[in-house]
Order: sequence, then structure tokens, then C-alpha cells
Amino acid sequence: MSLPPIDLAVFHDNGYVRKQCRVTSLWFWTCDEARETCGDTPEDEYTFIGAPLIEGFDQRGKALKDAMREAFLGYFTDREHTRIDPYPVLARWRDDIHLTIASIADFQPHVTSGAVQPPANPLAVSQPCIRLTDVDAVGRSGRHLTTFEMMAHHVFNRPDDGLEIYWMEECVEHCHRMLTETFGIQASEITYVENPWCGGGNAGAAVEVIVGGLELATLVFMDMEEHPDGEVELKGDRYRTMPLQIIDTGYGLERFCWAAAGTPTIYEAIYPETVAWLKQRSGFDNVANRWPSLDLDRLLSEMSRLNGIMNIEAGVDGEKLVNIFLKRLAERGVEVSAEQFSSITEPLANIYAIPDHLHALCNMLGDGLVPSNAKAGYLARMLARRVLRMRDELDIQVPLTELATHHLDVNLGGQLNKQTRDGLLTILALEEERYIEMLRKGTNVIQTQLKSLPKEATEIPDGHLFTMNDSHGLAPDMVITLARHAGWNSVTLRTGFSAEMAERHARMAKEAATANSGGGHVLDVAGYPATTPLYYESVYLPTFEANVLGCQSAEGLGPEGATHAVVLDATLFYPEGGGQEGDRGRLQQNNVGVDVLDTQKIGDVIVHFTNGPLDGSPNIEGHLDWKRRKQLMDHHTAVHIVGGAARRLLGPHIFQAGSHLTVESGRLDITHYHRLNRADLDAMEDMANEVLSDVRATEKSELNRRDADMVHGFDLYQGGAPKGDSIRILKIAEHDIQACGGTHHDEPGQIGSIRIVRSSAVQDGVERLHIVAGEAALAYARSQDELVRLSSEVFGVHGDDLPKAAARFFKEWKEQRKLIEHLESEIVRLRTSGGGDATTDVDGVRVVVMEIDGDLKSMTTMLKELTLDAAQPTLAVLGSKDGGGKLMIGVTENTLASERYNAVDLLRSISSHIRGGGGGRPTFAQGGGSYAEGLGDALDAAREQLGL
RNA sequence: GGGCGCUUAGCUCAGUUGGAAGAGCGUCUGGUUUGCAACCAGAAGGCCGGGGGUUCAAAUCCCCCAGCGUCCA
Repeated sequence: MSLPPIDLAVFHDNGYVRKQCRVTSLWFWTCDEARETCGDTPEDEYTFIGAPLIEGFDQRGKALKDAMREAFLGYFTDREHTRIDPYPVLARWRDDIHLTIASIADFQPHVTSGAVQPPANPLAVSQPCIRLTDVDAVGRSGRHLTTFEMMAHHVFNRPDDGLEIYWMEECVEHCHRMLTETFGIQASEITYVENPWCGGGNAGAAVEVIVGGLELATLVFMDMEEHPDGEVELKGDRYRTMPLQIIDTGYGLERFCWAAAGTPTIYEAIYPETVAWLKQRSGFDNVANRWPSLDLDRLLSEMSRLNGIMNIEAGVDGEKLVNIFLKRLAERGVEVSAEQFSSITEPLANIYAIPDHLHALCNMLGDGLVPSNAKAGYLARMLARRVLRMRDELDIQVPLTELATHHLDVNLGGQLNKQTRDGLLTILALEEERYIEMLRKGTNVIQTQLKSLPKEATEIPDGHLFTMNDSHGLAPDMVITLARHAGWNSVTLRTGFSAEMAERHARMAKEAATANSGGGHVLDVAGYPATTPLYYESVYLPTFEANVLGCQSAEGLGPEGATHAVVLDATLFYPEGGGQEGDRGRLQQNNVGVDVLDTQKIGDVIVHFTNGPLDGSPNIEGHLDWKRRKQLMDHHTAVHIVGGAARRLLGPHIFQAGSHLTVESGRLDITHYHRLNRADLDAMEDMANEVLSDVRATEKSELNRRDADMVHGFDLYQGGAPKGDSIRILKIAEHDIQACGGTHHDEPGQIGSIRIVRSSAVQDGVERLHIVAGEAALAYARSQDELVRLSSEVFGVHGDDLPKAAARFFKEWKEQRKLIEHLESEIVRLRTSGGGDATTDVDGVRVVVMEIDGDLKSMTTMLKELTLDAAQPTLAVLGSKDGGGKLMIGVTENTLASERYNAVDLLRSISSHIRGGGGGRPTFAQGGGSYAEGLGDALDAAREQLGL
């Protein structure tokens, strides 16, 4: 079964009729009798270019967006909707996506699953979003953006609980009234297209709202979830109705602005100052002068109309696209050559994309993101690099920081969510430095990679292009440009290469994804009720009493040595979570005791892994390994304190990227754009220890999620996205506030002391702090003392003098090694200059066959000494009993000696005497064996062959 | 999270099938020059990132670790 028609009174009341689209076959509603297409087809041109469909908005740029946003939100707040503040673009509350991609993303997964109440109901919001999937089309299509605001009204109905705010009828009515009354759009211009929506395991009926050939909004009525027995089938999956009915709408703020401005592209409507500025700086205005006969205005307006009906998506081959454009333009009476076309559209695409990318970048960094080479940080770096590349293509000599300053002031009103202006500019300056460094390195790499390629070559081998892109960050067309500068003047990029490379990446990603799937073995705890956590009541209790609910065999499921899994009705044992390791200790029955080796949480059930079974009686007494627990608490609370210190000292971009607490140490990963030095660590360490003495008590509280978000914001979720509705919060005065389910001290002073041992890099943009606290800090200090003591004993100096002594010894060692080398070669010279028994003259060639004491190194020196002098042609055969026997043969190159003798042949014929092999070049061969006693025979064989 | 690449002299980097550690710049000494620049001659400067393995032999091949870079999700 598919979905029934969307037949609403609001359509009939406004004179709309249901038709089927001639092109797409989709059903749609229109009040234009002549209309045969749904509006969003290759036959529907944009009708608003030069003829705005939305009236009363004369502003442009930021002012236009602000006015449009207020008009939208005002309509809904006047009609009982609560306006909520937008969420960050960095989706910290989710672990499945990095960026906020839609307004509904604010409420996933917990509100949409029904676990958590929405912040308001119904609500209206204008949510900044970032989508990077179509990043290649931005600037080229006239309408694609990586960052946009999704205006929305959301409703969360629970019909079973009697909560029904409104559904399709009222939703569409709101939409229709707003479009026609608030925005003055002619009803005849609007079509409502029925097109069911599904995604992420949910589905529902949906209506696309098309105005003037442009999709202005989508209204989704999500009331189904994926289920194998579902009655409704959509795109191959089956769905059934669910208890929650959600209205998910999305109105494109920027598209409203565009429809109100009627500019050739969306970019001119929302970033007019930047577009003008870039045109001026890049000298684009002069382009038209190059071809006086060309009507640039006419060309651009025809192009923007064409853009509306041509599906310019990422991955479309550039050259093919140009040809289609030229043909279509010619049909419309605009004659333009391919050269003219590219010289206009290529810079224009960059001019349009730069403000869009800057907007996304400022939003991301403004939320505290730190650029990196992995995860979300990479997305920021990619955008920064694209901007820099486009800037260079436009040949604008403006630093990235200046571009950002302009964007910040002109298009963002100087407002950043979290990051400071200085912080943003520092980060971008670093990104530009990295980019320049990459280009410099890349030029070198190209020189080396292309060394074997003749200068007349017309193509660079695919393998080189792939390597340079994937490993060195140089896109194929950049490689071509750099190669031409480096002297390969005729190389070009094969048509379609970029598409091939994208395909290759997609294939690789797919392979990696399939290779990665595979589930782990887990314990089955279904049927047990949630375990009551006693550790929150007081973190200082060492013993407790509880009832055994179950004890099952768990061989291989827990840590090494664990044989059983015990489930209790309540426990003091903290299960591993939030980076804190699970508690250990002992469970005691009347006469049976088992050790708890680890504690884990599976769902709401806490599992104790033990080294033996319990005897079956219900009551047990639990004894915590309190010393261990205390140490884990020391480290955990210390990590919070150090994290707070880092944020205060380094900036608002400091976010916890991970943590791990063990008995030995605590580990805290923080996001930062620089490597940390010892001075940074010392400052944090000082501040952390001040907190220990200044803050008398920590505050622990529990809030529902909605209140937690509202009171503390999303910085609360340093430890990752929380799962349930109820959030435990640890507040250490104003120093650090975050959601954390771990066990923490009531008084920071109980930790004793905190040391930041060192920092290391996890990835670019993430710094790992190694922390010891409490007893562990003491143990660490002792072990360091021990290292110093042992080392200074070796040198026979006092610990304070250790660095100086080590430096002196290292220096002397180097000097002496040098001296030994000199002396060795001197000895060789002395031994060889005199000649002696080992030397014979054979028809003008000095032949030396001798056994020496020494390793390969000194043999080499000796052989060098014997055979490097061209004035004295020499064949030298050296043998040593070192390490199973070594043989080395050399002849003086380019002399009588090298004409007459072949070192390799000679070596091969005698090396069998020492039971080994060898090889080399005709003028130099070396080998070895495992039978040193045969060395004499080997040398004799050599003499024999040489006729001595 | 996955893939790929890099780490060699103070700096920028070469280093072919495993077989004698290199170039350019910089430094120092001497020459030339009124002096400087330039030039000429010479020298110093290397745990070839660390650890293990294979091999008669490893900068080179394999494994682990560290640092750095890069692409994709």
C-alpha cells in the first residue's frame, strides 16, 4: 500500500485542484487552470528573475535575511507558536552527525523518539544549517549553498495521550496564509506537490511548496517508522504508524530572499556587498570589456533562467556541461564562444562560492570548532582550503583573515556564537600558513614525481594524480597548473578525470564501510529490571547490601579471568562509562566470596563480572575496592578541573574530545589549534591546583534535558551526547560545568594535588593531556625521582647536574666516534701503503689479497683506501672472520683493473668456502657466510684464480 | 572512523633491483678583492625518527611505536 492522496479543505477552499504532472508524474495541487507541470521540472523556468514574487522587501544581504526571518517567525509567534533560539551548527548533542543539517536535527534523536519533551510545542525556529554534500555545485548552479537557514514550525503530537496540536490541514493552511498574506505571493504561482518523504528510519506524507519554479518549502508529516510488518511501502522499505506524529517543515530563508530580490543568482540576494567587492578586487568588471560585442547582462540573465531548469549537481563533468549551456544559450539567441563562456563563468563561480563558504566557515568556527585533519574539524579545513584556492584562482591578493573580517562585519553583523573574533582570525591565519606550506611542498613533490616524465608529455599518469590528490592535497587541476609552471608546458587534464576520481573515492569509501561491519558478542540481560545505582547517593560508601537477581556464566564476555556475570537489584559498583573504568571489589555471601573484576552497564542493567559463581541465596554484601575507586575519582574530578582550566586559559574552542580514567593516570583530549608547550601545561596545572584549594565543594544536580539545555547550553555535553531525558550535572564553582555520570568528589580538596605530566597529539587539532592526581601524582613523582637517581648513578653525578653531564657525554661520544673513524682510516693507510706480502703486481695491476681484523665498516674504509686512486689500478680482496666470515672485493673504477677483473664473479666463486653468498656491482662486491674457519680457503682460492 | 603518504647534514630535499650515505643553500678556513657582493679551493657538519624482525648485508623489505601531512566518510 502506498500513501493516500493529500486531500485538504484548504486546497478546495482556495480554488486548488489536483493534477498529475506531465513530466514527473507526481500529483500536485494548483489553482492555475493552464498548469500541466508541478513546477519543479526541467520545463519550469524560474519566473522570478528580474520579477520578484515576494513583495515589500527592498533590502539586500543581511538586512533582507533579518527582515525575512522576522516576518516568518512573527507569523507563527502571532499564532501561538513559541520562538526558540537556534541551535549551534555543530551538532554536539548528536553522535551520528557532525553538523546541523536541518531544523529537525535539533530534536533528534530523543525528542523525535519520544524520550525527551520538546523545548516548546508548537514551536518556530530559524535554524542555521550546513550541508557539504553539494559543495562542488555552490557558485556554479546559481542556487546551491553549503550554509543556509532553515525556517520551520514544528509540532509534536501524541494522539494516544490526547495531545493533538495540529496536523496536515492546519499546517498547510498556515503555510498558504503566510505565503499569500505575509509575503504577498499570488496563489496561482504556488503549487503543492505530493511527494512522500522517508529517511533515517522514519517516513510520512509530505508536500513540496513550489513558487516560480523554486522549491520554497517542504512540509513533512512524519508519523511512521520502519518495520518489517508495516503496511505502507515507500522506496522499497516497509513502514507502520508510530505513536508520535511530528510536523517537520523547512522553509529556505535564502530562497525567500532570492524570490524577493529577483537577482540573477541567490548569492546576489544574500551576499551582494561581498559579490561586488570580489568582482572589483578580481577585476571581473573588466572581463566584459574584452568582448565589446558581448551583451554580458543578457548572457547572465539567460544563464540564471537556464540554471533553474538544468540539474547542476556535484560530479557533473565540466566540459560536457559547458557544451550543453552553449547549445541552450544559442537556442535563446545568445551567441557565445566556449572561451568567452568559461572566462566569465569560472571567475563568477568563485566569486559566488567564496561568501557562501566563508559563511559556513565563520558559523562552524564561531561555534568553537577547531580545524583538523579528521572528523568535523576536517570539514572546516576543507572549506578554508576551497576559499583559498578560489581566491588564488581569482588572483586576489587578500589574506584569508581579511576575507573573514569582511564577511564577519558585513554578513554576520560581527556576531559569533562562541569563539572570539581574535580566536577566529588566529585560526584562519594558521590555516592559510598551512595551505601555503602545502603548496610549497606540493611543488617539490611534483618535481620528483614527474622526473621520469618527458617535458613534452601531454598527460600526467593517473597514478601520480591520485597520489598527489590523496596524499599531498593537490587537486588534479592544481597539479596541472604547477606542472606547467615547472616546465611541462603541454600537459592537460583528461576530460572527465575529476569525475573518475570522485567515483574512485566513493568506491573506496564503500569498500571500507562493508569491510567494517561486524558485531561483537554481548551478554543478554533482557528480562532484568534496571539496577538501582547506589553510588550516586554517596560516592564515599565502601560497602552495601543487595539482592542477587541472577548469576550466569559469562566465559569470554568479560575481562580475563571472569567466569560469571552477576546482576543485583542495586549496587555501589560504578559501571564503566564517561571514560571512567568500572569498579572492582568483592561480593560476599554467607560463606562464599567472589572477586568483581569489572563492572559494565548494558542498557539500564549493571553487570558485575566475577571470577566465580554465587551460591544461589539472595542476599549479598558488596565490598568496593575503595582505594581504586578513590583513585579513579581523583583522576575523574581532576580531568574536569583541568578541562575547565584549559578553557579559561586557551579559549572557548576548548572542547573535550575524549577522556579515559585509569588507576595510573587520567587522559583528557581537548580541541586546540596549537601544540601545547610546557609553559601552557604549567599554567593549567597551577590553575587546577588553585581550584583544589579555592573551591570548597562541587555541586551535583540532576536536571531534565530540556532544562539542562536551556540553563547551561550545549557546552554541557563535553563528554558526548547524553542518552536519556535525565542529565546529571557536575558544577565546580564557575570553573567547569558539564554533564557527567561519573563518580566525583564532594570537595575538590580531597584530590590532594594535580599534575599535568605531558601532552601529546592525537590528531591535528586535538591535544591529549596526561594527568596524574592524588596518590598517583605521588607515585609519579617517585618514579620520576627514581629515573633521575638511576641515571645520575650511571653518570656518577648529582641529579641536578644530570642534563649537563648527559650533554657533555653525548658530545664527547660523538667526538670520539669521529676520532676513531679517523684513526681507523689512518691505520688502513699505513697498512696498505707499504704493500708487503699481500701485494703483488700482475701486469700493471696491483693485486691485494689479505685477511684483516675488523667489521664491515673498517673493511669498507680499507677497501676505499686501496681502490679509489685511479693512478694505481688495484684489485683488492679483503677477508675478515668477523660474524661468520666476511669477504669484500673491489677494483679501481675505469682502469685496467676494472677492465680485467669482475668483483662479483670473483666473489661468487669463492664465497662457498665460508658457506655464504653475496653480491654487488662489478667494481665492488661484498658477501658473508656462516663458516669463518673457511676464510683461509676462500682467500687461497682467490689467489689461485688470480694466478698468484 | 577508514585510506594513503612523509620522517636522511643547521635548512630545502635526492638516494634506482637491499650491496661504498649525496646535492643545493647555509657555516667555517684559505685564495681573489681597497672593501663588499660575486667567484675559486678546501673543511666541518649524519644513532638515515625510535624499537624489533628478515638477510652474509637494511636509509632501502616486514611488524610495532612516535611525530607530521593528506584525502574521504
